[in-house]
Amino acid sequence: MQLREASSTNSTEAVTARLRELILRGALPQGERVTESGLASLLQVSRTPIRLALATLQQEELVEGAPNRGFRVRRFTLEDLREIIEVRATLEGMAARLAAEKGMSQQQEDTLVRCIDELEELIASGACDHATFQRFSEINIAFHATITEIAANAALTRSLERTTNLPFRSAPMLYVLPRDEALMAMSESQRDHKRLLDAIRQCQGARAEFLMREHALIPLAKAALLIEHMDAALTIPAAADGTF
Amino acid sequence: MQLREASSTNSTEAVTARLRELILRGALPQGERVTESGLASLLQVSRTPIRLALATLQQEELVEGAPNRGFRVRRFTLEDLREIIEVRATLEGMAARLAAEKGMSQQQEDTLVRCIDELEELIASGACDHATFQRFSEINIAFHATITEIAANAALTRSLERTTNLPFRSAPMLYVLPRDEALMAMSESQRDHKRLLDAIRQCQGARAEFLMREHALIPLAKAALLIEHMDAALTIPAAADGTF
DNA sequence: AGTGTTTGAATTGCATGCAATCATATGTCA
DNA sequence: TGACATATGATTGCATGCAATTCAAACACT
Repeated sequence: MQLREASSTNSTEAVTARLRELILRGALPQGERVTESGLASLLQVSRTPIRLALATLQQEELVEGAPNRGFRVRRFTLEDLREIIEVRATLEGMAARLAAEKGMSQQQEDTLVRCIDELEELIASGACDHATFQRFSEINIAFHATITEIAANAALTRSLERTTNLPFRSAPMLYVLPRDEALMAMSESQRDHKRLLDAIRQCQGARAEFLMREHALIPLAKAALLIEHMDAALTIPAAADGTF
Repeated sequence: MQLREASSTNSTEAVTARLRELILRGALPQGERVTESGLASLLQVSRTPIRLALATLQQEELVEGAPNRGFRVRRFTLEDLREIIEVRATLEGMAARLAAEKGMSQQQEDTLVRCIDELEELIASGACDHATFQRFSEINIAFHATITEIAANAALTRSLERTTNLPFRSAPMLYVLPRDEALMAMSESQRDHKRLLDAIRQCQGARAEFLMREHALIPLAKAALLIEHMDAALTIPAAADGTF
């Protein structure tokens, strides 16, 4: 899912996307100090596009910077994740409510149904490997994106996009769980999806809202595991603690 | 209310704040094309800080830019305002709920009470002039900021800040109303404030949430008036607004 | 030894030059 | 006369140089 419009030949956009990926995938350890010249030589461009990109990522809160003192990769605490997930749940709930209130086109309904069917197959297959989780995540994202589309509120869509860029989102949640719990999580998730579709079909705004809120809070319970997982991935001693 | 941390001697920050002000105050007409060199000579700096500032304002959606084709001041339609206000209402509702659920310190409660008392005086005075509206707006903002503080969710605070930067927010709403309607609006607003405080005191999360949601939707009814007012204001050739 | 000061390397912040891109106006041909 | 191609001017995008600031280590001093 592209966040911005079509990727131009533009170097700044490319650098921004590249850096975002590096951070989100954990290639740049949290808390790591990044210098303009360092990134410039890493990505083979001059400091100018780097500078622009860092300003953008600062707005996205993926890096934090102090004036005259450069930037460092943001460190997400457990509390940060909790807060972001809560905001996200509220916004997703709003999307579900709007979707129920405004109603959906036949095509949109078909899309939701298709997502649910495909998830159903996936779960029924009993598979529990990397590819399955990946696929689950993709369909899940598509389902939510469709509801957001039905909600038809551009400001809401933007706000949601802004709370989306977390390191290790969604799919990785499943990796850190034992097999049976992963299967259980997918089943519960799927049950929510069905209820959501039902609520939206019947224009039950409040029900849709609170179903979605709860649904979007699922990651909350596993946030601690995620943090551990992240820290484990960051075995490299991120230059001691805070410094600033 | 400062959006960023303390203003440094930094030129880019200054330019960003300056441009933001120009746009929010309507000195730069909506839809106006802005060139880097134009702004550079206007603000007496080189293109570099302008460039950074525009990138920031683009993230804030105050300007929109196409690659290789520069930027223009964003044009807010009635629909845009409606959508933003709805998102804002949802987020403010969340803040109120969290505030009720988490509870407030004595000092925070005192602040809320003081806001309410001061608003009460203001309304009782029956005054209906520029200064009154200004003061009303200030106290109102303080009231909401305090609730957001009580909610104690940094991600939520950030999301709210991001939906705050609208041209002509809050206070100007009152200017465009006839005297009796303005007084009525302030009274209704005040009644909501009292109920909100009561709900938060009693830890009634759901009640607080929906009271706040409705409360934050008040501007919705007047959005059309706002748009008219904005368009009217833009017939004046901008430079008149003091500044330069 | 501990604290305050100074000096220097590293880095950011800003200005400017140049190439690439886009918009507009001009010219050519059917 | 109209449509297409071309050329020119303006503007953006990027690279680089230089001044200003910061951080850290060495030094002097109490």
